[in-house]
Amino acid sequence: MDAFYASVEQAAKPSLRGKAVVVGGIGPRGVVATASYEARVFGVRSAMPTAQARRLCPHGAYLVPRFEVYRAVSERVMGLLARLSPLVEPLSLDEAFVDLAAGGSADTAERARAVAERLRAEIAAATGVTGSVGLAGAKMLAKIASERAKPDGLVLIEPGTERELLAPLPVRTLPGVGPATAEVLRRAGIHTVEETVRAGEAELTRLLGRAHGAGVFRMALGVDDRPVVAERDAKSISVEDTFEVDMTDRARIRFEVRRLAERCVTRLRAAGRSGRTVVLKVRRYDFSTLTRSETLRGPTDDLAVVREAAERLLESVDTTEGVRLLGVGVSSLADFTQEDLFAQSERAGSGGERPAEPAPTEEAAPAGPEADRRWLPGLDVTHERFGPGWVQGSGVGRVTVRFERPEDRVPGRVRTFAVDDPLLRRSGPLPLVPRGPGASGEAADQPSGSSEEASRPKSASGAGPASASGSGGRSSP
DNA sequence: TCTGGGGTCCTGGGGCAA
DNA sequence: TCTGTTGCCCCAGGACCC
Repeated sequence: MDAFYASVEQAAKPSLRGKAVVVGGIGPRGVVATASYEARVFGVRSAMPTAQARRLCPHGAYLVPRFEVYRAVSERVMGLLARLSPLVEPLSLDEAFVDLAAGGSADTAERARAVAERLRAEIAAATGVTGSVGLAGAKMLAKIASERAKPDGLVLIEPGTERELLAPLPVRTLPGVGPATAEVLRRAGIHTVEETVRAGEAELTRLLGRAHGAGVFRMALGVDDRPVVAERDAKSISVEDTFEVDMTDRARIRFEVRRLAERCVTRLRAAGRSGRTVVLKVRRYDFSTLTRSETLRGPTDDLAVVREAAERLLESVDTTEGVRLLGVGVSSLADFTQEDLFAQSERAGSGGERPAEPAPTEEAAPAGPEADRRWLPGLDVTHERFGPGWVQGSGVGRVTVRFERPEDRVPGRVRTFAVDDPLLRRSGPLPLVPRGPGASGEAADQPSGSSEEASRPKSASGAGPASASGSGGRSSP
């Protein structure tokens, strides 16, 4: 689902259709998660610092992500994919592999094409955003096909044409070849897939190491026998935060580590898992990143145990010059806990749960002033007099709201209020596709969760290609 | 005032036990 | 008892992906 988040925003907000829309972190250290095609014309790309995007495209609409909406649309699309085959492998909210052979509905290329076209129509009707599909005999090729299909298209790679198709493509096309590997290959005079094949497995292994070299060589040959795997257990769970200002105050850093440990354990428990290895991640002022980990005697989901381990790990890290990011994670996951009552938590010996440290006051917290947090651009609001709308911007004690609904054909009106206007409040998102009496009874676009959780959103990049799933193309009014 | 967040996988070094 | 080998586990870092 190419430009997925931006496409959903355009579907939800009529005034943004045909306009440059950038979804991502809007703070001083934010990065772009997804840019609409209109924004890409100006050079805006995923993972680019938002500040740079604003310079390239100053007139664009910059919005914070609304994950609950994207998740709801994603679930709807995944539900449609599940009808085609029992083997659906979601890669992210906006991308999945489907093994059509396992579904038995596409035994020939032509039938596969017909199935895919029907799927694309269903995705558009059910979600209001369009989808792209790549059809091929292997995951890597399906992915390449889907990228060529974007936006809003379908590409089939005929069996027998794979090598010919791959040969002239840049090595970066191959899965597993990122900037570092591409640079190693470039220095060896290897730029294309064809040159990768010519280099031979031995040379690639010498350049890239055993596993990686052999893997890249096989991909270059078009040999990709990775199966579509429906169920994948998570191997780790982690949370992290980048701070708007580097932190040096040790008490503040310790406080944030404790807070992150709490969030991590909350997610761990929600997933019904426990973990044995606690990992602390620290990114310093100079962007150098280090991790410290500690393996416990048995898996745990006990907050005190994880928090104390994270704090112990912090003791071994020098933070005097400044910290821009902290993270806490748990790996070596299990489905049971095995508490070591004597060693894991020092609570018992030290008289129970430690009293909460007072929140340090100095330095900038990740959150800014409360009012600005409430009225982040893009968020859904309702005004008692004017109805549903979304925040277009805020500042100097005022918030600007555009009142419109997804089904509107023309942009809605804009009004400005005081940030503390009692008639204005946050609200849940509206469904992208109105559900009339004839609508099927499947999962709704309307998320059930409260949007209040999104008051401190993560920015994440979901601008991935679609191998065999919906894709947010241009949404025309 | 460049560079998010949540993951996976691989490599290599060191400790340790058989 | 000492030494070398092997394999496993732990830890840290890096690359990659969406």
